[in-house]
Amino acid sequence: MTTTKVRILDTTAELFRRYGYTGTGLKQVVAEAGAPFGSVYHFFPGGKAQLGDEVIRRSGQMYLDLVLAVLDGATDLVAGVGDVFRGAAEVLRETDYIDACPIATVALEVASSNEVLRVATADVFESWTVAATDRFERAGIAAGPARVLAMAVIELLEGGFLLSRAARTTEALDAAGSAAVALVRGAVPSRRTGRRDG
Amino acid sequence: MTTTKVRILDTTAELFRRYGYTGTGLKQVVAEAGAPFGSVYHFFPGGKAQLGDEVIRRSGQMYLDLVLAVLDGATDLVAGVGDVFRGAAEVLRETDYIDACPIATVALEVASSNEVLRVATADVFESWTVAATDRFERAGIAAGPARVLAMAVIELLEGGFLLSRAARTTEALDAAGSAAVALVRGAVPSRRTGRRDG
DNA sequence: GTCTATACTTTGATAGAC
DNA sequence: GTCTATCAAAGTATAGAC
Repeated sequence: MTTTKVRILDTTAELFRRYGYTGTGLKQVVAEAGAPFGSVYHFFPGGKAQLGDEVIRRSGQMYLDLVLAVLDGATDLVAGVGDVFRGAAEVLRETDYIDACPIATVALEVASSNEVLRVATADVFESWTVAATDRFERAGIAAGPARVLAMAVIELLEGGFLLSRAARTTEALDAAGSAAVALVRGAVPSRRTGRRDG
Repeated sequence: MTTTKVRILDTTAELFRRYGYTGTGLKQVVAEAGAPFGSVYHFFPGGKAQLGDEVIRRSGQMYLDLVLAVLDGATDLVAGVGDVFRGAAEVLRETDYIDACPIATVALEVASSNEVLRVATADVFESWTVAATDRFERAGIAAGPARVLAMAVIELLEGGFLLSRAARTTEALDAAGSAAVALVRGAVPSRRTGRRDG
């Protein structure tokens, strides 16, 4: 059974992906969630800002879990990175170019206008960076380069989402994927020699 | 002398960067531009959508000119790409993390809600891709790989802007720059042998 | 706790004086 | 062409009945 609060959170997350933070109205949220208007302020006394904060952190965690499941399900790291980008492109196509990064639109909107929400998006991106860095280190990449590589891969995914949603083609996401795979392949030490680029 | 129309365009472009499309009000535009409210509909009979369309295309062209000037001012392509990312990071820092990509926020906001503006952003990204592809081809990279590389570099820049604005640190943009330089260096044929990775 | 009605502000847009 | 007054609709938020 889904509670009213969860329904509001899920609906808001979906509307944020489509229309962003300022583009999503609370009246629209309760209408699509099938909840009375007062429920928003009952569950989120801080109003839209509190709802936004919870949605950002929740969506960020859920997306991280999803990506890590794909990554860890592959035979090796390089294949896993390729799977992530291929999967992202497939979802994007199937959802009419809506389901991309759950927080990117909001992150850009609030970066220079709402400090609380900016910190929420920064925390999410940092959690993604830390998780990816951990996977790269486990594959034998040194800590420093692993973090740089983690950021680059996340940035390629985000940039790929941006260009692909604008063009309504997955070409850009495919290009991002091949670049990400090339970067990771070049950083992972060879199984035989223990050196890079074996 | 700046005309009222140009003042409205410039002001709107700046507000778009900070607050996005839905977050920017027309009343706010005329207030900051020092123009009467009616001027908006005098110069842009199509209202906010027409103003947005012109701002997106104009900002996209101006940013392309800026980046190409940096790129073409370097001794070689690899150095030029590094300069672009370093320059972007410097501007971002100096403008309190506001002046990043002039259209990314708007592009994500309108991707699933306004078809006219989505096409405008897609046209801008395509013009950037074509221009970068041209520079990469001139450096000796084959057409196909050059376009993939062009997209990857643009995506790294966009992703770097996103993460850096959220974190208010240029670490992510620096990481994007080093990844972009690595990708381009690996694709440009060596001057001596004519082969890659010389 | 659930739900409705409403207050107040701001939005994009228009009409019309000058 | 410039500028002001105003409209209808949508925004967030609150008060209060049940």
